[in-house]
Amino acid sequence: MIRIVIYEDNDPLRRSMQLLLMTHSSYEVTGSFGHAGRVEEEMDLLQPELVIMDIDMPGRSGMEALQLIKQKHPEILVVMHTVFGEDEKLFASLCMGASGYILKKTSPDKFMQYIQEALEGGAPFSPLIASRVLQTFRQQPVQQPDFPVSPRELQVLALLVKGYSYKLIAAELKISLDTVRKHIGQIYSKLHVSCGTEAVALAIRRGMV
Amino acid sequence: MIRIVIYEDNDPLRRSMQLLLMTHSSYEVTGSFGHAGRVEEEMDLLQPELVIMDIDMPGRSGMEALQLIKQKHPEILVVMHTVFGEDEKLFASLCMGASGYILKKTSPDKFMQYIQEALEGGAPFSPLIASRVLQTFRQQPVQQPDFPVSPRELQVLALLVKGYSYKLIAAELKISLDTVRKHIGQIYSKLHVSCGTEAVALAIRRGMV
DNA sequence: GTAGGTATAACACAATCATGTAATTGACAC
DNA sequence: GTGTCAATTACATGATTGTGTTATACCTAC
Repeated sequence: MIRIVIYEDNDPLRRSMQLLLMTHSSYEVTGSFGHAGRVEEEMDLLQPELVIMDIDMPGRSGMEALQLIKQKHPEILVVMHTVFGEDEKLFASLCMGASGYILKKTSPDKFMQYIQEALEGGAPFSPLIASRVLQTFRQQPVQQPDFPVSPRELQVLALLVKGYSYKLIAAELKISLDTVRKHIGQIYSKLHVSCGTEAVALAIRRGMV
Repeated sequence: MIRIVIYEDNDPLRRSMQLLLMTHSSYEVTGSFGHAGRVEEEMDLLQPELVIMDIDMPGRSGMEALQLIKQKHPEILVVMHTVFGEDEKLFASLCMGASGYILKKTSPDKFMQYIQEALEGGAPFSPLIASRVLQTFRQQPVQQPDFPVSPRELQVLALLVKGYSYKLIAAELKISLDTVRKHIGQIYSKLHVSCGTEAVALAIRRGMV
């Protein structure tokens, strides 16, 4: 019997998944939880082969839980389960060792197929997720801001993302503090933001840096 | 009708694929060739929605053909078809814009399913291929913060990422400005950063928000 | 019940940031 | 050669942020 544990805060959905998995004669759902607050103990105790992990849960997120599981039990397969794929969470999950990424809208038979594939050492993705992953291999044209930031501004932005203060940026680029201020002001207006944190968030999300 | 063209130098295999695809009422195999020597003219003439491309063919390889197709007709979906995925060819194909990568040992029903997925904008991989792709994401393991941020802190962090000022965060969460300061100070020390931009960059890159 | 973590709040101070205005230089285009 | 734009610098001012210290209340675990 293959031991499977489910984390999913939506009760009805969790039960349906459990029932679905139990239709397979070699699957055994040895635990299913609405939150990941005790994921470490639960892994130690239940020792599953595979975990189905919802990403968005109250309290500890599926991302954190994934990290904790992989740290202590790298052999446990973790398949992420989510409504839709936000890029950062997707790629962060993959980096953290998720074995697959299944969208919740996936049909029951494909769901079962994906679980099977994961257990066979494959890496099941919902096709839309796979497509997103593919894009990173292409030199995807990044959506540009309304007014393009100049090369120099991009340099400044990159340092800002690294957490440099204006003073440090000025030193790094060998320009005056006032020039740094000027550049950053320009960047804000071009990106339509009004503070550093917002600019940094946008820059990372658009893959500008 | 969806026009499909096949490139495959193994004659029996090519015919079986053609027969298989023709079992689907909306697929039309408008061409099938044993080599890719005239792929450009054939694309211009046949204007398929999707091409199934064997990688190893005598004369012009499937890789070259893929490149030629994507240069002139980027809208044509190309699914690579091969015996086993050599890493270089796999990643080169993905970079060149292949829409999927199917192993030849794939069963007929999964083959048809993959074609369907590709046509729907997904990116079908044989699970073993997907697993290989995954590994490239696992180069640098993401480490979690030494001390986990509390749920409340995560809330604050999320607002910070959205570019909220301390004042706005306080209003949003209905707490005092000083409490916001306190939370953010805690976040900084837990994430080992020392300013908002750095914290935001880290949070996004680690998929915390 | 005591310890530890979380959430709350206040006060104070220094550093940093955001935003004006104004001006100079060099590169490139028409 | 004139205009536009990027990059540079300066000065000024008010708002925001980062960091101390201190304190209360609540919950959980042992």
